[in-house]
Amino acid sequence: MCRLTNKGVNLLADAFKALAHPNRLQMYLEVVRHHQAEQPLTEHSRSGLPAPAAGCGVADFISKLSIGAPTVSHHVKALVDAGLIRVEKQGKYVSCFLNEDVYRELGDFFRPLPSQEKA
Amino acid sequence: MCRLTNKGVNLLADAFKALAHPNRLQMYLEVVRHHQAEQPLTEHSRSGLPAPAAGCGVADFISKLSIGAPTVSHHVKALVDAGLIRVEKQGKYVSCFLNEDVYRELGDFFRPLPSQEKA
DNA sequence: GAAACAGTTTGATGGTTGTCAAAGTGTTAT
DNA sequence: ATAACACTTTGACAACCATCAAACTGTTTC
Repeated sequence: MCRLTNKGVNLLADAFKALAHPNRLQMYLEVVRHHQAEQPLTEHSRSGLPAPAAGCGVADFISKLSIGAPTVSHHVKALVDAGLIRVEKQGKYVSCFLNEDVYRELGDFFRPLPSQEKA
Repeated sequence: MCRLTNKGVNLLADAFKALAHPNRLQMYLEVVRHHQAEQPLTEHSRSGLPAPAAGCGVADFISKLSIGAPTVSHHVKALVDAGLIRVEKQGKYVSCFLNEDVYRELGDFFRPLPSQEKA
């Protein structure tokens, strides 16, 4: 929890703002989980189609959260703008990938307090 | 980044929402910094010394950020409601203290990825 | 007491946000 | 080439948010 410039505080606040809505947070959780598993989600695989990407498909968000495609699209854009994720387009599919750098920065923000011994 | 219940996601989103505004984030930063500076003290010093408030005064926020007292009061309430800080009233002064549990929970949320080897 | 202080509550206002429906863009399947 | 698919953009709207001014509560000091 070091000193931050005003710009740094604003950027950090923007990242938190992107995580401040349950639906966006769920999306981010999904991307992080997926990143950890390093395995494509299988939403498309049940149709026998080849898994198009190693990231999270936007379509998965639409089916898992109870919101429409336009809203999902907006939320994805918000996460991208905040630097939390990046997207890659492959054919007609869009996949979401974790931005590890920002993930680590956020982890650093909540670095252990002096009283917290390293586990 | 474990599985979370819907309620867990909502609580987490509420915490992030409280940090999603630069002014509130600055306040929280100040409380954390202050907490670290005062860390050697245990929760309640039993000495008879005056023990001036070990927390952050609300008045400090008013002078450091360029916003009025009502707005600061509102932001403090938001941080308290989100569980990020707690307040103690001492006479006519109000001091803010870090809620360590929630701080740790947020740190756990961003725990290192599998690819992040031990530092 | 009364005045001054520290902070809160209320009410109002301009701005932002989350959502959907409808229409649009580019890609794949038939 | 036509249709279906997977989004995205636009436009609209209700809900929410940050801020301030004014009025209020409780505390300390005179």
